[in-house]
Amino acid sequence: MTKARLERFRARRVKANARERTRMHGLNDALDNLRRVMPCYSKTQKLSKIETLRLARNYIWALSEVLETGQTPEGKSFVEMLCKGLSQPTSNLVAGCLQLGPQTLFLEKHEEKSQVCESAISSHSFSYQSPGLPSPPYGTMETHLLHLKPPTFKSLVDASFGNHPSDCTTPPYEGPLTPPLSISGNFSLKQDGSPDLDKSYTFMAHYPSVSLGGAHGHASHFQNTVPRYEIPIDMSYESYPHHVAGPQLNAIFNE
DNA sequence: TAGGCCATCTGGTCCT
DNA sequence: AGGACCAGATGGCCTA
Repeated sequence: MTKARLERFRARRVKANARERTRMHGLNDALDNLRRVMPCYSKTQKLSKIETLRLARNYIWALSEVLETGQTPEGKSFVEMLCKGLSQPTSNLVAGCLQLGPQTLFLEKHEEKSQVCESAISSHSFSYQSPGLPSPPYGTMETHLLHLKPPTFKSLVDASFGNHPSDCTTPPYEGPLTPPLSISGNFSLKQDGSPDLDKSYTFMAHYPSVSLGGAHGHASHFQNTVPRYEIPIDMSYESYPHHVAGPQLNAIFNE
C-alpha cells in the first residue's frame, strides 16, 4: 500500500467513524424519545437501553390489550404486564410509579422476575386512589391513564374506556411527546389530603440513595432506591402538557 | 475486583 | 466508490 493510498484509507476510516458516531447518536436520541413516553420517565435516572425496549414492549402490549378488548385490566394485571421480563431495579421503578412500594420488590436475587412482580402485587393492597377524583379506589389501568391527564379529561377517559372507542385512528406523530410524568425521580402519588388537591395532583419523588455521577444515567443507579425528598409537583391543567403516552392515546384523549 | 452499561472504533456486508 | 447497517472488540465509568 502506497503512502497516498494509506492516507486515503485513513481519511475514509475517519469519515466512516464520524458517520457511525452520528448514526449511534441518532439511535440514542430515538431511544431518549422512547424513554420520554414510558410510564416511568426520569431525566436523572435513565432506564438502560435494553430495559427501555423491554418496558416499551410491555407498555405497548398493555395498551394493545385495552384497545383490543375494550376492557381495562386490573391495576394488578397492569403492573404485571409492565413488569414482565424487566430487571429488579426497573420493576421497582415501575412499582413505585404505580404506587406499589418499591421495597416490596426487594426480594431474593434468585427469584424469577415474574415472581417479583407477583409478590409485589399480592403483598400490597393495590390502592390507586387519586386525590381529587371521585369513587375510589382506582385499581385499574384506566386509573393509570387518568394519572397521565388532568382531571378535566376524566370524562373523556370514561367515554373511551367505558365503551369501545368508535374511532381509533392514529394521528400523525407530531414531534417529541411529552412524558406522562415529565418530572425527575421515582414517582408515586402522595396520599395526604392537602386542601388544594382539587386543583392539582401532588406527587412524591423518590430519589436514589446513591449519587448520579458520570455522564450517563445508568439503570443500576437506582438499585436500592429509597425515598429521599418529597417534591410537590403542580399537575394542574395549566401546567400539564396536552400530550399522553403516544399517538394512540392522543387519539383517545383529543377526540 | 467483577459485572453492567456505555461510547467509540473497526471491518464486513449489502445496497445505490 | 461511498454510505448505511451491523456486530465484535475495547476501554472507561460506576456500583456492589
